[in-house]
Amino acid sequence: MTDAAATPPTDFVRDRVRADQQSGKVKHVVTRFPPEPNGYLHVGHAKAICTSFGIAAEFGGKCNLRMDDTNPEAEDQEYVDAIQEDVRWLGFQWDGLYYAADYFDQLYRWAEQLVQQGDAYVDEQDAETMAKNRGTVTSSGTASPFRNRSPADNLLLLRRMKNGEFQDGTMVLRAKIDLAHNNLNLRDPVMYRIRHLPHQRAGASWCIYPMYDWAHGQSDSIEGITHSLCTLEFEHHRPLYDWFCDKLAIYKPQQIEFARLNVEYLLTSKRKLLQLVEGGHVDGWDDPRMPTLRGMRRRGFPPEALVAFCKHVGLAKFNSTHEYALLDHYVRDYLNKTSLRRMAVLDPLKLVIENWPSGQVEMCEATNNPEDASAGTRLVPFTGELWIEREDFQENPPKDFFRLSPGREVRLRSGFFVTCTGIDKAADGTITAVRCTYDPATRGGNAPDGRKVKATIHWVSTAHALDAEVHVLDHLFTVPDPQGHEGKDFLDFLSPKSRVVRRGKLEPSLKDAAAGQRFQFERLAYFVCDAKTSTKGAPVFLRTTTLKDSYQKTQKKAGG
RNA sequence: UACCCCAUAGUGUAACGGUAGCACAACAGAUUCUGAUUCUGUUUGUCAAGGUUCAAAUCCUUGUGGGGUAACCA
Repeated sequence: MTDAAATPPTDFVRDRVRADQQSGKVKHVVTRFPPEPNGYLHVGHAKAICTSFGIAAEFGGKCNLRMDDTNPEAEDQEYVDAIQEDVRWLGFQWDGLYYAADYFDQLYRWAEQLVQQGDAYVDEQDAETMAKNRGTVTSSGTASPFRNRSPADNLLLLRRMKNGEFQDGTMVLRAKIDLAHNNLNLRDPVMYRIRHLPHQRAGASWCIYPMYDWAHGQSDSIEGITHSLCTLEFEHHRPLYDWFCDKLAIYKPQQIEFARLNVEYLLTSKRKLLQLVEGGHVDGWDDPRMPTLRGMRRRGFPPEALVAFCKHVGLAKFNSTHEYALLDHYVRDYLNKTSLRRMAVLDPLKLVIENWPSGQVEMCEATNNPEDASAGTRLVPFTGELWIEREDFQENPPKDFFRLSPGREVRLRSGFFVTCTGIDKAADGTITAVRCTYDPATRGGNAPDGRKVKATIHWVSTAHALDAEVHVLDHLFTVPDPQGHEGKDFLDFLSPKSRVVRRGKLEPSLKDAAAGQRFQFERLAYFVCDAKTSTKGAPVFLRTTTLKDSYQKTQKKAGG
């Protein structure tokens, strides 16, 4: 990961930025991240953020955060705040914080300019008629009967629109371009619509609001953006972006489009995420199974891993979908180096050590993080009755199973070697306890005679175990591409196993886990102490991602 | 059906007319007090057909396949 950070990425966008800088066309690179504050940020935004902020940083430039708040119907201050919080969490700091709404005055003056130039007109057709008259992709549109009004009439009407003399939807201001253009965006696009609605930032001063196309390029221009980076679906809007700047004769930034991020199992459609929340399929926007930045944060995803992932994913114009394994790789890579190791038993089976001195408690020293010596060690209480993982014992093991089984010796991590001497069973045949003896000479985990064991398993003293809620989280969907199936809704693929809540037996030190602290429960997975539901002394742990498990993999392949 | 964009191992992504490379995944082995990590090695690729050129993943043409576009959303 460090090498990825040290090696500047290469892609067609950076190539152009570099070329512009070298040719002298651009002196100081300025980019921007322009979210609409009508929802929470998700992984897809993470790529956009890493791209615009990353490029600005690499080229010694600046990057603004701009709220693209031109539609008061959907926007809210809550999102404005959440967006800033999420961008900061990812590790980025904007140079300027701007709002499209702050440009409304300038935008309006420019609109009057276009009207006076004869480049815009007020149209009184209703929305339905206008849509019909726009034509289709294969047929050209027909002109509005209001298209050839005089600039003077249009100007008067526009002022009256602005002054609130007309009802919502009765008229719009349109650019006068070409009703026969192949690019539908240029068939006299709407610039202003009437909405008698207060704006979360501009207050009650406006009743006409600019459309995206009429606001975005000019906002970029005002801020002196040199490279306006956006996703592929805005490609068709670039000619309009350019047209407005040209007609206004103002500075024209360069818009460059790249493919949006797609990752298996993760949805990035605001509409579908909203459906998940409103349908109660998840607990909210910050549900740890959600691909929102808040959800991922709560799940324990390190922002560094997300950034490394985005960096690796790169920029291209090809519509691709990344394997979840790649994201997982960066998450594990970071967590492996940084998270404290702890022992926790999720599916407990009792282990009784028959030759253990009754009542004795040994404090065993355990390494906190083998990848980081500065993390130090801790003491874990060892007694004659322990919890071990049910799947770490098999009465009749297959040849490739080398954990505990009758007659076999294994190491209890950081503790002692134990040898299985027998098992207790309930009437129905289920194993209720495993009996064994321990070798006192193996304290600390090594045999003085040099003998080896094939396996090391984790354990927790029954007398000291912390009983805690553990959420075993998995993909929200049963298939990697829940949205591409004919005749099926993505909700049909909701996984019933995406969250399994269980009571775990955890080593006592976990009682003091801090909210948001990340751990590796050894031999199992990475977990985070849930910042939302944990209370003092009663932590709740969420599974971020599993540890790789090559044994389980071979088992599955063998049809197990 | 019109226009725009795109096409390189399983998945992504480099190579900018001159040896097709990297990451993840997969597989095999070594190491290991986590069947983790780490290390070593292996497999697999230029959508198709023509053309230009000494030389094409790269340039041109055509075809095929994929994506996008017809909100008073962004």
